[in-house]
Amino acid sequence: MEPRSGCPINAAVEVLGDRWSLLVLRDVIFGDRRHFRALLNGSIEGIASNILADRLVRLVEAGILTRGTAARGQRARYSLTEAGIQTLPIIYALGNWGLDWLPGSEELRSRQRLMRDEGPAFVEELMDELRTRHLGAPAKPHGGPGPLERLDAAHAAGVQTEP
Amino acid sequence: MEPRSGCPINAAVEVLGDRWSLLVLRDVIFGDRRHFRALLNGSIEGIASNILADRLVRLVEAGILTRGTAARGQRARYSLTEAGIQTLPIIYALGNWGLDWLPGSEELRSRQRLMRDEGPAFVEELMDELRTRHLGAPAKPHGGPGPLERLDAAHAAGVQTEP
DNA sequence: ATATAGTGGTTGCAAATCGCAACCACTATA
DNA sequence: TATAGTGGTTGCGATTTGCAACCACTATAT
Repeated sequence: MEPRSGCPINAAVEVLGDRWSLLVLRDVIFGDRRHFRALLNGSIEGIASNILADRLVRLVEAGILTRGTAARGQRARYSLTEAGIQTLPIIYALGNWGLDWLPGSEELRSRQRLMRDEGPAFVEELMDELRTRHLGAPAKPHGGPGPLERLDAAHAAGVQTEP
Repeated sequence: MEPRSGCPINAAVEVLGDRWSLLVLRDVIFGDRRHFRALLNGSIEGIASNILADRLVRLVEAGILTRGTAARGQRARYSLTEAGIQTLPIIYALGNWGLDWLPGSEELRSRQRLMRDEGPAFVEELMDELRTRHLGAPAKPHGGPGPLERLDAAHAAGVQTEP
């Protein structure tokens, strides 16, 4: 498909601007869901299997995911590319906006609030962790739990960050 | 409509996740298009009038725009709310990603590049300018041209920022 | 007063997309 | 040999998209 215009905002909207693509990426990034069934059954919004299949094809075509077929069995494993990892600031901005201006469940809002409270460095830190998980980059040395682990801990505990 | 989940990312996607809403906002923000015809005729992607009408209704319902009817004549003037102004970081993140990972025309890419090169403070500065234009907030004192003026100048000249 | 251009849209309709439900081939395990 | 799990596909009705034409009103020019 040829783009409707040469504007980079439009180009991004043509790839990511629908009701499911960014949610699939959210689940890959924050939920570490790498397989079809994990994305299908784990989707709190209840994505349909044909829609998920279509979005996975599109995201691979767009260079956001890669589809690695494991040797034995037909289990397809999806991984983020660098382009996919760099959608995180978009998802972060969307989440912050939703947190400020739209209703939601406190349980799910806490994760976004923690992420914001950790400051912009957290996004970079999480992107680095995704690079080691999805691209096989060497893990950066750091003490204590990684960013995803901290998010999960906050979510599990329903923690609100103290001022 | 009830949301599909309580996740703030999903909530934002439900409001902004389609192929036109963010482009309308882009034209309001960067093109200062405040009227129906200006948005319709100025759209480089060629939005249809019924789609534009629908999106304007939805954006008003979502609290992103307000529809002010001028006294004489029926010219409807659309203004950003604070929630609308705060979609700028989303659009900024999308544009940066499109700039890095998708093709586009050099002419339209220059604007996004300038915006990024000015650093994160530029987004805040532009949001302040939008507050004076759309919300009637008092203008902040500053020497030299405002952010929108600088963007337009860069666009007109096809300028690339020097290192 | 009458015509012309511009405003903010609405209406019809065909094509594409969405999304529910059922189904399928294959693999791994019991 | 059955059962569960994998990664999907197929059918099909409902919804959304988007092109084109049209409409009522206002402002301006003749």
